Amino acid sequence: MDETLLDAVVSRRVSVKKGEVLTDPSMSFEAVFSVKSGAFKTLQQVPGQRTKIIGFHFPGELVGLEAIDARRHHYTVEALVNSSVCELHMGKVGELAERSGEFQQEMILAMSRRILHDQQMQALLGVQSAERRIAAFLYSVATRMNAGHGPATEFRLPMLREDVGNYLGLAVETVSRMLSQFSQRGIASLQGRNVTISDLPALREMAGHEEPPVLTSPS
Amino acid sequence: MDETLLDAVVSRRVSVKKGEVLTDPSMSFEAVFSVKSGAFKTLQQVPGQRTKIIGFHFPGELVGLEAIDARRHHYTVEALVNSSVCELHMGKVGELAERSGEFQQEMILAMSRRILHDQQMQALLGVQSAERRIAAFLYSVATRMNAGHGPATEFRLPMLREDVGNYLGLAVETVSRMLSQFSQRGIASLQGRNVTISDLPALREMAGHEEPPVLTSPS
DNA sequence: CGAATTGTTGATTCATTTCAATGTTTGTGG
DNA sequence: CCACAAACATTGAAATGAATCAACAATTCG
Repeated sequence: MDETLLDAVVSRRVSVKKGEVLTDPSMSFEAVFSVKSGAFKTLQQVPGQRTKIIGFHFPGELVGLEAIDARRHHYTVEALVNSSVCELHMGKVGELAERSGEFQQEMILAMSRRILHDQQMQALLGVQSAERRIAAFLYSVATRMNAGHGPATEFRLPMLREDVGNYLGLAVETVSRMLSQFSQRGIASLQGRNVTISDLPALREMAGHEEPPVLTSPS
Repeated sequence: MDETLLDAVVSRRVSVKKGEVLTDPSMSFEAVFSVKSGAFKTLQQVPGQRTKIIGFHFPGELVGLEAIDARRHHYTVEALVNSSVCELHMGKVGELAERSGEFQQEMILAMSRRILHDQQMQALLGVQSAERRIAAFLYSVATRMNAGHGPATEFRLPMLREDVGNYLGLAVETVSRMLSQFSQRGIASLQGRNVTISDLPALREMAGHEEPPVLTSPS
């Protein structure tokens, strides 16, 4: 879905081990990355302040789009598990205009999708209750882990509880308690980082999503 | 800043009165809008749920970028005060590739800036304390109202307290109390919607921003 | 296997929401 | 331009949800 014409400018596939950094503000900006496998987190590191997680990235998603304009990376992007990415070289300043129209169009469409996605995440973060924030987060991860095939019902959370709390603006303990509660209520069982979503409609409901159209075969 | 080559495809200037709707999901997608004056809010309206505000837009900012990919509007955008916008026609499906390289490049750069901005907003929303969320919000509005000239110290808030609370995931009363507190502490006086920021460094500090480089003239 | 990291749970404190009442602004028509 | 009503904003008191502090359990990784 994110992999049409953009693949034409892909130079090489790079593997990034858990804990390794893909970009940080001290690195020169050369390329945008397309996640092929694994998962990443984006961190905002301000000296003298607690590091803030501002996003997670799954296969099919592009990382570093915010760096194109200023041609410098604003954030640190770190692999949560062993992962791989492809580089999309952006060339020198001004060279963008010389790329093929198709390439640029693909880029614009991908960025439009990303802006939609970011706005949805803002909707998620701007919600009052911890329960809803966590439900929406779980639902979002379930969906994104499963590139395009609807929400996965069984998967492994690539990030720590602490990361989830940091991202959502909640204490780790709150995340833990809510997840336990989801287990007890039969919505999703969590054993360590292994997630099994047992009541997807309930989770979706809590997350505040509309029911997806019911695909009933005509009688 | 957002007004270089993009202005070439601007067709007409439209004025939108307070409370009027610029886009909503039932309208066909034709164009992206560049805010020229005034202010807007973006709403996510899900039937049977409280309307969620997911963003505000000020002069120089582009509205509707998330609609380019699916070629449909996902949100309702409403004017908070009497405003004006310019339309940037996006043409038919696929026509994007035929636009000039410069146009497309401008578009990509503008979208990159927007993605950076949205990520900063996510950092804002993913913060624990109400105080910090409101401080960061105020600082953001002060900056964006004053297109490019640094944060304004005197301006009129275009949105309701309720809108602020809705956006930040806080009760209206909390917003009100915090703002009163900022007044008492001599950080910013608020009389109705009129804001005067009296201690900008303190506000920036609370908002969790780094000090901007001090511009001392060489001695 | 064992140490270190990560995760859970309980008790308490504190911040924020909620409910309720009152004050203030804004916009309208006389 | 003033008076008025409606919309919006503030404040207080009580209830609640989430943070913090602290101890312990489970998982991960070398």
